[in-house]
Amino acid sequence: MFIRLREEAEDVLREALSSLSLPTTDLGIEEPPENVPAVLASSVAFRLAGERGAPPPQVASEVASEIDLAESDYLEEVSTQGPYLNFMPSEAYYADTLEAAGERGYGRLPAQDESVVIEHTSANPTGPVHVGRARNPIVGDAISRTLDLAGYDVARHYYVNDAGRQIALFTWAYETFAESDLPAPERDRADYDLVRYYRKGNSFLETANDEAREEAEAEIEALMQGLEAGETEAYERVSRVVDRVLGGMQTSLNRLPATFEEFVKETRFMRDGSTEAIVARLEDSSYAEREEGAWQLDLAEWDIEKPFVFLRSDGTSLYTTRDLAHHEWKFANFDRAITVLGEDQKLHASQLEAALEILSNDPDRLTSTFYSWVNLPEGGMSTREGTGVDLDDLLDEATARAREEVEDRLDSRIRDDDLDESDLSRIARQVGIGAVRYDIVAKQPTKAITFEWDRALDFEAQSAPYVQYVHARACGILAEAGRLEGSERDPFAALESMPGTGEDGRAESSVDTEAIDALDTSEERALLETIARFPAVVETAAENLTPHTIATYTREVAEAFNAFYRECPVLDAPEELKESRLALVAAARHTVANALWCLGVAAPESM
RNA sequence: GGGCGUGUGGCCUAGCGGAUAAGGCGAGAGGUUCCUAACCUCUCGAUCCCGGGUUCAAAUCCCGGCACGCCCGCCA
Repeated sequence: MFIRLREEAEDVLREALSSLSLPTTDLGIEEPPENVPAVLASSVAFRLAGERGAPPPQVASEVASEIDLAESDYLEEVSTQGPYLNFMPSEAYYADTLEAAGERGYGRLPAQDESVVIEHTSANPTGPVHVGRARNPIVGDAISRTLDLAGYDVARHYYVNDAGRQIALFTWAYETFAESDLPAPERDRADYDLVRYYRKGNSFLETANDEAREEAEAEIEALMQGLEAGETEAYERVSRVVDRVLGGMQTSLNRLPATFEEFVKETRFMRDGSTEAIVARLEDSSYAEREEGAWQLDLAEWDIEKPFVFLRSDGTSLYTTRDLAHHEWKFANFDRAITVLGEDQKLHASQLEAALEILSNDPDRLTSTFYSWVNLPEGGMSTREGTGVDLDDLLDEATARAREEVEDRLDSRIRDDDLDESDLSRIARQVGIGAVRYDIVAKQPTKAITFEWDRALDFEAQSAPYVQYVHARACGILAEAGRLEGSERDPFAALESMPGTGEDGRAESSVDTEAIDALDTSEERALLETIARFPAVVETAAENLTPHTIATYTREVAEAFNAFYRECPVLDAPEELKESRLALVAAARHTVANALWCLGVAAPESM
């Protein structure tokens, strides 16, 4: 609704300015501050004051009186407040918002007819996923969902490093060391089991004498040569380690949940010959040069000082070389590619982009988006060194603390809905994991996060449970009125449905969306205005790849709902008003549920 | 040393050219015979890192500092 309202405001303003022979290049459309009783405003008058030779407030009223709202459906009135033009919406705006948000799939934008592959996480399969890495799946999954809701055809890929030096080292260590030399695994799972060999291998190479180290290096080197040559035996040796560790890591990621359409292995681009072909094409390019036996690209034209080595002097390819083949493959199969990367990858990403351009690809089809680290107060996290908090531990702790909260609240609970054991587990999981995800996705990815248990697991205030609670309250009211729809009727079939939201199917609500007139309190209007903005919020978040703005929005809806909840009784209202308010509650519920869905946070029907 | 990013009340965070800088945590005071108090209301608290500049208008843009993070490998 808001998107169309904004378009109408732009149209009428542009026409008014044209008829006054004023420039229409910058309309100055903006959202006014809270205390201004308008949904949209313009500050054009400031810019035109010089040209008109009149003070801004006077220009504003001249423009305002030139504006014609006769053709406009959603604009009711234009007024001025000093230099500002303020736009008020019509009854139709509120009525159509109530109707649109009455749909379970409210917020979904028209299909874009554009396929997008989003690569995220892609952590090296060397050991359990730790919290330092957790920002990648959480942000990546939220971006995927947001793009899906915004109408794109989304595929999520995890790019598996099964060809690098670290992996060869890992495989060698796994084949070399005996279990009896290792500490007990932290969990009975493949990633926790095997990471011990990885750590052992690394520490061995750091401390071994020259002779032993050279011997080990030779074995690792031989394995890498085997992979480069596409030998099946080398591939199978590596796969034995990689597949098992990756399987364990997936178990962690699935808890978030972060799932993928495809796990794309690096070796695929060695075995099919495409990496070799890339090397040949790059060698032919005018940017290529040979330096001590290795091949590199001079990227000075792209303001990149460091030459980009794409072939080692021993003839093996590098990660980035294979990634070039990988990206050409993405371009062949999708319209656009998005990659979510840690900030340490920035240089690599710009080199990749330049090299893709040298290979005659359109670099605009690739967008890389970066996030900063999640660090511990005492420093960074590392799989190799075994420092850091495992994602599993964080999720376990989050769920346990959430469970305590639910149990503590059981006694003082007013609502008589008899939560049983399975409800307790469900709520603990939804709230605990939701809180972790929300805490991470709500922040601008450019800002570094210092991980602190108490802050990450605060269930009050600006947190997932605050928003989830609003959803549960709305569901409580709807259930009481017999209007709770079945959640399994998931409109978002493209990506998997949220865990734990499936309840028994109930009849679709039949709310009276025409009784908008009954909703005349400021709280009801403010809630509708907030709900109306949701599609615009999705659009902007998808365009800019900024899911944190959706988190900010969920808080705004939640606050507006709580104000409404406080001032406007629903079930005890007179019949006609009750119907209208039930429609509003359903609209708010869909908005909150779908916004949370974008973030990958569960929307509980009770808690 | 060079490059990229970040600096907002004691702490965390939103805002990133326009109307008195918006919330949370914290501290203090209230609110439940009434749809879930994981809630709400009120009070306290900010030279938006520092110094210049551009603009009618700067937390927001530009330049110069300072602090912190990340990168600068024939690693990924």
